[in-house]
Amino acid sequence: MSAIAERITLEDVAREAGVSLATVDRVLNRRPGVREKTAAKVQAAIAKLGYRPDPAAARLARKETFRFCFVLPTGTNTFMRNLEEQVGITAEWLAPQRAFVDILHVDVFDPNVLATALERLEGRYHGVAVIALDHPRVRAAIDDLVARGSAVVTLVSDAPTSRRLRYVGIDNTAAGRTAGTLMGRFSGGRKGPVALIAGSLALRDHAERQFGFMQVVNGEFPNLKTLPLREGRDDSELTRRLTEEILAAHPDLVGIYNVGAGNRGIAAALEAAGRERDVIFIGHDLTDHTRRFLVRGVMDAVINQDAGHEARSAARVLLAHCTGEPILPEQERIRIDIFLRDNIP
Amino acid sequence: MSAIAERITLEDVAREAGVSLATVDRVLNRRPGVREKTAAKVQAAIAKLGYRPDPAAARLARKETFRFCFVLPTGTNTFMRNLEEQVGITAEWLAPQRAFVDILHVDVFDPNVLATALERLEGRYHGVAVIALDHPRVRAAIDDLVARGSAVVTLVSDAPTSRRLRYVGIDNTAAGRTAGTLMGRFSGGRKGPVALIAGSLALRDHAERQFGFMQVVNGEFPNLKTLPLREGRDDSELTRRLTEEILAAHPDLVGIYNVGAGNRGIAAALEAAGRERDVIFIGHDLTDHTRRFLVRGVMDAVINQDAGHEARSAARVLLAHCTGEPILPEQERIRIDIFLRDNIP
DNA sequence: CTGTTAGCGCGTTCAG
DNA sequence: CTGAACGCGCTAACAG
Repeated sequence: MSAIAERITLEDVAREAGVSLATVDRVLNRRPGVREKTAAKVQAAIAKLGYRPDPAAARLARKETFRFCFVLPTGTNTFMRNLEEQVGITAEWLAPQRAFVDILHVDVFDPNVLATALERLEGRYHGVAVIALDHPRVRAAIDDLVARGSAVVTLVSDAPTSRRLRYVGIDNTAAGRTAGTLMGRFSGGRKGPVALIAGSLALRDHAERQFGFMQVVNGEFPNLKTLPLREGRDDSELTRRLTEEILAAHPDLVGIYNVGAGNRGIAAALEAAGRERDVIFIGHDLTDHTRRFLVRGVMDAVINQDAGHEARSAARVLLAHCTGEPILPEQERIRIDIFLRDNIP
Repeated sequence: MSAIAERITLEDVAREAGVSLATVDRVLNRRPGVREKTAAKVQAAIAKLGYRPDPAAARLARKETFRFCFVLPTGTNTFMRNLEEQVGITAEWLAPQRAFVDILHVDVFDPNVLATALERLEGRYHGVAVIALDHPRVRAAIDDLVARGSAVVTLVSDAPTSRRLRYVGIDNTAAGRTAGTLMGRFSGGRKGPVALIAGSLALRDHAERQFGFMQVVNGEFPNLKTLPLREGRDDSELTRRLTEEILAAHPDLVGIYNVGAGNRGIAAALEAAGRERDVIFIGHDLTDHTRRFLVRGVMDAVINQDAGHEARSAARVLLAHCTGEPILPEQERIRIDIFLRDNIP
């Protein structure tokens, strides 16, 4: 049908511009040592021929390798384990692109430990992806890394005022609002209290989710009253005890929104009390557990962020920064997934 | 930290196995002309060294180019226009991989026209992606294409009993169930009828969505009664008129589920009647229109399939088939997205 | 049946 | 400041 578009190569551009391959390469990669005039000629030739570099060839020829470090929490909740697995898969994808990743485990709940760990990374990596804590010391450590030439992306949890290249994760306020809307609409006008459990409000993502949830529920669903938030430290055992207390204190409880991890504990408490059908239970992160809870009807909705997407996106952003390639912002936007019993993947 | 994993090349494998590059290449690409015993030696070496081929180098060296054809509907509803745009973007991504795509416009509502169009493609393309119609003639045309050596994937709408390589799209029954659950839960026990509008039940995806929806609503929400389905031919003008009729006939209407396109018509009729707050409106496909309807509160939920993902996935599946590379099934699964006002991307 | 060799398009020396 | 030449890992012709 249409004529096959013959590939335009650097050589074509060089011929068109009347210069050599190396010169074209220099202007293309913004390397120094080219006169303005020749650079302009080359640019013109590139534009005229519509030259598009062949990434495959570039990767093959490139000698330089890149080193990335993913800083992940020591904790072992299911989402983080999944994320780590996805980072591993991403690493395999990166190897042919001459990029290699290390994984560093750190107690992300402690800003000093995290900051110290980041400081130790200085000068050792081209790129760092970190589950951030929004704390002055951590911010400073990120800024230092950037100042020393590392690219830094925040992953899952942001430090917005730092000099990180980009945040790879969901909009947690919107996620909280989404949970709030689902809670409100699922309640169907039923009057009563709604409980919130979070890991820790020191975590920016948890605080934002709570904020978004309250905004919607308190603003638009007057039949619901949010109970004071309890902190479950993302620990199943603790969330189970908290849930037991809440259930005992509020026989008319309409719903529970779990902002963080520890869904297993909540489910256990609900089932032990025989109120799993009665209480709307919305939480985060699709795991083997939450999947089962959805199917059994214990959970009513799960808000999810795709760990695989996040790991790949962080890697792509870092790599693109290193090679100077552009990114497709649309592809890097992490979506807020809603899963019901019916659309579990 | 860890030693950089040196890349293992074909040459390493050849040395380990005591053969030449070409021989390794032959067993790797399952080309004929190698004795069982040497093949086994090579396999052993590959396994021992953990060799992983470098796709970049392979693409660079490969002479062969591939031609794909995307068969899309002539109709111009927003989803299809978006899909076409995404196919265009995918084409740019394919060019460096030496694959080139043509787009063919066909009236997909007419099985004979579609089948004839497919028949004309025989022998001209390495791969074909088609919005299928589940009809004997279409099935036969697909099977013929496959018999003549083309790889065929069905896109968005499947022909399950054909010999297509794969279906790239969502599980429409599950999508209908998802809509049903949302409708039921959003209704909050309110008693009354629910209307269904589809493009045409001759389209397999529409029929399946309807089935899933009815399954859930009739089975689990006794407060709701589904009205007989009306066909709106995916046309806004027609769906508007149908909606007007439905609204007039059912002052106690609880909700409308639009299985196909034409959301604009329904929204217009709801707003004209001043019942947009009152009637739960759930439809498919996030577009500029439905996005606005969500924000305005006219629509309550939109079920979406990511057109960009579908286009890329179809391309990846076809290309992988041509080059003999494996695919990651997990990455090719098209998700059923739920969008509320709060999580619009 | 198996080995040798010439590129694919680009990055990267090293000479001019 | 610019150009020539080599090699990345692999495929595909051609010899043997």
